[in-house]
Amino acid sequence: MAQTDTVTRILDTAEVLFAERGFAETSLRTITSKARVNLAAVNYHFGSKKSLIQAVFSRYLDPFTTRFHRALDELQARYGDEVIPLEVLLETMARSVLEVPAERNSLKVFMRLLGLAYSQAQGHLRRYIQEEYGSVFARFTELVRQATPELPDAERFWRLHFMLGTVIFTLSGLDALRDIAEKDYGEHVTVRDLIRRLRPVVVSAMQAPLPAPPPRE
Amino acid sequence: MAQTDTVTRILDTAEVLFAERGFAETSLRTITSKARVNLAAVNYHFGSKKSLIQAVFSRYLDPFTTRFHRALDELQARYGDEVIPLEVLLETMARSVLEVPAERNSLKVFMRLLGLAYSQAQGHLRRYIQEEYGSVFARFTELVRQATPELPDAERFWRLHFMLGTVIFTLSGLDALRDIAEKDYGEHVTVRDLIRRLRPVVVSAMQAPLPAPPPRE
DNA sequence: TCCGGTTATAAACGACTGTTTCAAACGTAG
DNA sequence: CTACGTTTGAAACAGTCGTTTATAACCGGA
Repeated sequence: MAQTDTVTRILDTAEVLFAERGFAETSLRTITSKARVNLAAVNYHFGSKKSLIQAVFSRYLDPFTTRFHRALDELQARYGDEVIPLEVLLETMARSVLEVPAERNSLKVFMRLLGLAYSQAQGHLRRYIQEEYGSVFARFTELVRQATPELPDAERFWRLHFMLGTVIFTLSGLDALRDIAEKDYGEHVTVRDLIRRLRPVVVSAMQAPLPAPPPRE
Repeated sequence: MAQTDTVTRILDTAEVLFAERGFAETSLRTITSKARVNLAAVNYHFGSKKSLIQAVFSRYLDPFTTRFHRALDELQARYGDEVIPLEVLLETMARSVLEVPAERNSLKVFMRLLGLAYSQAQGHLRRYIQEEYGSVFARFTELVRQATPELPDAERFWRLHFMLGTVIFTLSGLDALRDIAEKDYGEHVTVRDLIRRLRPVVVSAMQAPLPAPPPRE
């Protein structure tokens, strides 16, 4: 079937180019010519550039949320009524992320896309992701809440986003950082390597002492 | 003098629009019409859009690096040959960042710009910032090295970038996050508030235990 | 007052953007 | 084999983009 081939060739090419240059900087002509596909094919199969962008995201996020939900199911079955420790939760999330590239392209592309989704103001994208995948995140944060009962709700909210920032920022800007690190420390860094380094940092950050109360004025 | 007025009006308008939408998504026509300035004025005064972007950055980064260098001078004078504690270094950097909006527009814009500089691939910007302001960062990292002698160099490098990610990511995406936080916890969050919350997190993260050695293969 | 260099303006340039059109090719069910 | 819905193809559309050009306005010094 030629149709499916065209569709996946567009998606395969688009995700790489989007990850490399961003959405606005990647034209449909660049995508279609690199994918050796007619220009009109994008609008025919996806309707618009916006929809193409969302389709690129779905192809990563759908497998991820499926896996993540399943992993949380197993975790809750295993722990029953007991509280799942924070380290286990974080570990599970990390593993779910790492498993995505098994069926999709590369973890690097996945992370770059997530980074773009946050940094690019692109209102429609944030809304789309929030609506489509907000429930997994809600489920995860609830489990984190049970694992860190000593944290005030607001504090936990912010710390989770701090850590989200750490991971997405680092992994999505990895290429640039890797160049520097390689030059200065002669060490070639893999993504798995970085995740190994991230683990203790994230755990310590989540368990940091509470901040001093705001100064009275 | 009408010239300077035009120049600053372009810069004032451009920095806000860039921070809101990104560089590619902000056209010169949008900038000039909002600034009530002729379209050709940008190319006349700045030469090109690229140069305008760099000029916007300089107007924030120049005051920041000046202040930061001066603050580090004072710190080294005060501590003499003694090692400056990590908390003090981080505190000093935070204060230098916070002081910038005193002479420029808003901290929010500053942070958004930094976030864009990282996330947008825009090769020329990263190169420009690295060349122009790399020395302050090098000075700071050397002081951090002395403050954390137990950390392997590579580990410290990565952790510093982790924390950079945390701060820039959080503060540059603040508007979106603030909306959620306000809705869920009814708490209006200021930037100073966030920095207060960030402090213990960053310190704990930098002092986290070393990661497990990479698995043998 | 007239000059000369700096700044402002309007208009146009060519290149590129996402999208649409419509005819040609295709693949399959009858 | 024919007819029909799906998919491709080349071309054009209507805009927008950054940049350039040529002309006009400005303004302090001679």
